Amino acid sequence: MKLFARKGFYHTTIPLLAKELKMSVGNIYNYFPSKMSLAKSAVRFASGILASSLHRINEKDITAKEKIYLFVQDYLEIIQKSPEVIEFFLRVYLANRDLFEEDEDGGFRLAEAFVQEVEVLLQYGIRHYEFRKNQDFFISFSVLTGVLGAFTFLAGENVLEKEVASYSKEIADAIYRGLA
Amino acid sequence: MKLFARKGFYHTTIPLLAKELKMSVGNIYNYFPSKMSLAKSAVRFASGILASSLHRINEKDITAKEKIYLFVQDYLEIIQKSPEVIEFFLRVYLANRDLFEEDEDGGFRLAEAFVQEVEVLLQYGIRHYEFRKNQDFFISFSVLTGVLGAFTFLAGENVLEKEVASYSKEIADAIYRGLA
Amino acid sequence: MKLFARKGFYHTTIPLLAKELKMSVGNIYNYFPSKMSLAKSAVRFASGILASSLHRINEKDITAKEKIYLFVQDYLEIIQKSPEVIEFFLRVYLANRDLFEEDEDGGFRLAEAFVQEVEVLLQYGIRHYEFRKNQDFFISFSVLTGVLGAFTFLAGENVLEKEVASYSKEIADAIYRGLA
Amino acid sequence: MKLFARKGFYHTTIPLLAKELKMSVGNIYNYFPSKMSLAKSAVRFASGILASSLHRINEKDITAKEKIYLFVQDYLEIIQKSPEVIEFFLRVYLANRDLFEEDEDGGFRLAEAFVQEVEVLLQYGIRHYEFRKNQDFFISFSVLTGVLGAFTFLAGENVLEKEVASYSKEIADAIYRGLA
DNA sequence: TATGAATGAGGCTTCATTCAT
DNA sequence: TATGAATGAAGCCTCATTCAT
Repeated sequence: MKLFARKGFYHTTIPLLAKELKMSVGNIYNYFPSKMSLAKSAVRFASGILASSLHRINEKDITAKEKIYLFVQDYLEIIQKSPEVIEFFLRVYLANRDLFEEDEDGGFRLAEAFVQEVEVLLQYGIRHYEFRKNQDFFISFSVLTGVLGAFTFLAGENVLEKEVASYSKEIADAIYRGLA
Repeated sequence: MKLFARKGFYHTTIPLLAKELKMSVGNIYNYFPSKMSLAKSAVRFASGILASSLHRINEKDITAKEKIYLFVQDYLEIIQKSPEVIEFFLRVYLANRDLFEEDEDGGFRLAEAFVQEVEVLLQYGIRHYEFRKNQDFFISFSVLTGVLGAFTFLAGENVLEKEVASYSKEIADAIYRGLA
Repeated sequence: MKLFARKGFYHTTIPLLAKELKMSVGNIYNYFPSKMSLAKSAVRFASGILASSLHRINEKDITAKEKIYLFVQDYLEIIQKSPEVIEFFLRVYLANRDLFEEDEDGGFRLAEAFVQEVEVLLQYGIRHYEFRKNQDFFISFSVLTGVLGAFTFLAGENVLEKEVASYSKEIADAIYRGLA
Repeated sequence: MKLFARKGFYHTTIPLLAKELKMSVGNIYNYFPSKMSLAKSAVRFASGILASSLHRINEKDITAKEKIYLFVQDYLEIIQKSPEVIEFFLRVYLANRDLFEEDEDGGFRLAEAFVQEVEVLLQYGIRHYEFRKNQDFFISFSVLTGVLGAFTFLAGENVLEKEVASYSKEIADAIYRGLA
């Protein structure tokens, strides 16, 4: 994921990957039938990290607002500790949706688990009268993921002036206002 | 931009481009010295469209809130009429920042005009007591561009249930709350 | 010839030639049916310069030794004043004989005039008991043209310490000893 | 070297080379990073052959005249047995010096070893009062290499009437007289 | 006679994938 | 299960040549 995140899908060659993994080129093919399937595995892994973070939070018995705060915190921690996970996701998966186009309908098969947890969170907030009832799901979804995504992008561009984690409360606030 | 937006930078081959443009491969090179320079021209063009839309709006003597509404409207219109412009921008430029890495400091040289107009808008809103004073610039920036970006992505995925333009007011509302 | 001499046959493109000649690309083709034919014309011209210099000298009623001296003098003058003529000849014609391969037998069709004048000079020297009688023609030919050719090459490499023309007497001496 | 010698640098394509080598195109690039580097390797090899022949001769305790004879003999043998080595050198390296232009000063980096051995030979001859003391180095160099070069050229043109090796004594004689 | 935009074949190089060991 | 040399399709780019004006 580090390589993919840094160099993009096409500039990450199998020989490079092999070197970084201290494996031979051929041996990679003993584990993944193709470069694409390797990338898909990584997408599943990355989206799984986000999904399970949000899943744990969704299970807690706290307000939706607090859930937003916890998730933003988790997310920024990931950005700080393993930026490759998120950057890989943004850069390889989202920016190349067509390559990853799954056989079936227009869903996000590979990121499905995460999308579902977001749905759970949003509905929870609505049910508890914290998020506005009538806001379209896609807009709420865009608020939550868009703000985090754009911020991740800025972090990757190294233009932030403070430490990533320190923006946590303010970001959560802004997202919350966008949903409430 | 249509091809780039649909297939990404690497899958958009020069022969393909040539066919679409009804030009010969060689003749493309009479206008652009390389595939990259062609893409850069397109980035400049796309970012120019957004910048000039926002610029026109920034010049008006209306509230910041109204400016947000107008810009979201413009933006969605672009998404609807020429989705390639925005998708190209997201998919080719933002997702491959390293390829476009400009010689100079970490700025977005190619998209600078747009970024500057966003700054103008945000400061205007703060000066007029419509946007919250203390919110970090990068967060406000993420709110404005992130929500629109994520929504664009959803539109591109064809998962929206209504016509793109019809989301205009609601999106502008959400962004406004994120800034106010 | 300047361009050909400096950049070789392949790196001398027609557009480049057109620019240097202040002509349009198309117009060059009004005078020469192909790049090759243009180069052949230049070869004929260059070899003609050498041939006519030697021809004039051959007509004089002086010793073979003096003829050698005069020719070396002429030759070095050409190298100094229009190095492109000789360098073009060496670099484009001799180094690409196959490209210039003429339809007929293995002769130097394009450089024939010059080769013939050399023959005249050598036979004159033998007839006048100045050059050794039994030395193979090809060896004498190699002495005369080889020494000048190698020297031209060194001149082109800019390794000489004195002005080209100043080597005249010494070179003629060496060639003469090689023939005598 | 055979292909390069026969067709020149530009007409020797990688696919052609691959076929001749019974290798795939791609595999050539496992051994040489570029066509140029492959050619440079060959230049080093070819110049090494000449250099080591002359080096062995230079180490012998014989007269300079005998050294000339031995070297001419060696040289003609190479021309006869592996004409590609010398023709490659003349045709690809010398005729395209600019392509091979090395980073450093105007030296013949790739052919340095050979040039140095020539210097050793010439100085030896001068020290032993066999070669004339005051003849400029560049002229002596031109005599030695020029005569051999021109003769090689003639051999390549297939105009010689006798077997190459049979010219050995006569060529050495002529060179010797040019130096003495 | 002059122009130069347009054409397209062909060359160098990359890299996912295979396979003999 | 591991290795890495070998394969060859495919992409970017160049440039001799054409032709409508």
